[in-house]
Amino acid sequence: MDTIITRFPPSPTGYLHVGGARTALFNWLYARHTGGKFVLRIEDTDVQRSTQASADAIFEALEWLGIDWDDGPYFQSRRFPVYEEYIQKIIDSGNAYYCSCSAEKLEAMRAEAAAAGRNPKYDGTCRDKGLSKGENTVVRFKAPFMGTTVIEDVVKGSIVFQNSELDDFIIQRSDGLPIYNLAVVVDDITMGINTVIRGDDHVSNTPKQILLYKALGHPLPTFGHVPMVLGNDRTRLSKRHGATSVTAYRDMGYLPEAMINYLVRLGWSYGDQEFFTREELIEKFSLENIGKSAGVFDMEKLQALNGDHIKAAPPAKLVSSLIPFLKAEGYDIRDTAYIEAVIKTLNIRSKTLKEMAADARFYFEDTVVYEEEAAKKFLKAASLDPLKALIKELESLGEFSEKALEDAFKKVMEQTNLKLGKIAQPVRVALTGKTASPGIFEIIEIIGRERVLSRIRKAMEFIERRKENA
RNA sequence: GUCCCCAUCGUCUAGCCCGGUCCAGGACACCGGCCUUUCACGCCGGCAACAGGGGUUCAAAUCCCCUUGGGGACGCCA
Repeated sequence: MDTIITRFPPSPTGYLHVGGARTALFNWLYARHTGGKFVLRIEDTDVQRSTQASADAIFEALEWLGIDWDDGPYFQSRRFPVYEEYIQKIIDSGNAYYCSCSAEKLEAMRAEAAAAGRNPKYDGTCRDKGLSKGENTVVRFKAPFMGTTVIEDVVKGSIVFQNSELDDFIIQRSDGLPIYNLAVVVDDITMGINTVIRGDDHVSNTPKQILLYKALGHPLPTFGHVPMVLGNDRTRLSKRHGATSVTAYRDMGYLPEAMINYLVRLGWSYGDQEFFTREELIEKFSLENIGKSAGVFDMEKLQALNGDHIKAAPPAKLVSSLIPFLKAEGYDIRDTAYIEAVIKTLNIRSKTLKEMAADARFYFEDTVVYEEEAAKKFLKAASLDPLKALIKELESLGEFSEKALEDAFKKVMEQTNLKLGKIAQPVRVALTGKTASPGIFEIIEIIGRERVLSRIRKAMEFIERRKENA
């Protein structure tokens, strides 16, 4: 079998959105799975709307996702002579002609067709005029009137189009620039692309492209049209459904592994398996298991999966990913061993890195702000004695290990005749300001003796003050 | 409007190609319970779907047709 060569051809008119990322992923995965090649191509023939900033944003997003390319990035804007050459070939072989119909005339034709309920088609005015290149001429492809054009689609099966539905579409604009369908075919041919996996919004372009391949005498690539990604209202995903930019998810604290896992699973399946590492995805991905129906982008499931990937990642490997979020919260991020210890206590309860950083506040800020409810419930006079007893124990405790701390708490329990919960909760509030946190012993061990003692004393002062004011 | 595609729990999906093992399985979310120093994790249990109608067949989620619903494409955009 020939080497599989796939490609991802975004147009640089904005950021990389999740639908595009999924298409890129499918192509990349298929190339990696088969040991083939993955080509990146920037489709910027629309000079008006294309920007370098968008291209850079797309590269950045792909890199974050861990999608690397073997060839490119190619820019169509630097390949105009190639298109020119191929357009000439098509004209020379009698498969295309110059047309001088004005844009206004075409617009009028479309309006008329729409009013009559017909599919708008070019009427072929210039088809047999034998015009030569002129000031305002475009080049049109000579499409067949009869017969059918069939897409043998690896995900959807055979799709049949009546050629009578097609018209003489433009392949070169009056300014000499190529039209999308032409540029795509020429690029895919010259770049050796033999597998085209793309969104199914492209199926109606495909018969035109097939005709172009035939006119050029080139064998067809394998086509696979994957269903769209929809928003929660089942319409095409767009900004009004929330974040659609891949990098927005990075900034919200999602892991690239979770993102690709989620995106690939949306529209592809491997039995009942939900969690995949990057390596598993490469190993198990196949075109056959791509589904036929459109899927709704579900943030909640993405978030759950992100939680799973956070849990599965070795804490040490999460340190560098978490640091930007810690920094954003304004914490001191110099001690990576400390951060790793913090992650060990937070990873099972965080759905995103952003959430983890927010929940890590008490590890980095010595001024504890008590949540009102928490203070009301646990920082009261009855807590004074156990806290006092605990301070005594902690002051004399040799090492702050989990085991030693547990013993210290047991002693306090005996002295005060209280259950652990009665002691642990006030301490938790004293240390974190909240009633929910990682295990009390691990927190104490990480925060360290001095800071723990000072926070407990502050809590006692707080209780005294409240008593006076009461 | 024309053409094309799609149709299993609220959502992602397995099963469909090669009908019986499916009074339909998993996951997310949700609701109970267990564990427990809190929260979470984990574990156990629950809720919840074959769009509708016709065929074919001893038998249909699975095959065929129609209807309905949804999506996409109809540019000198990509």
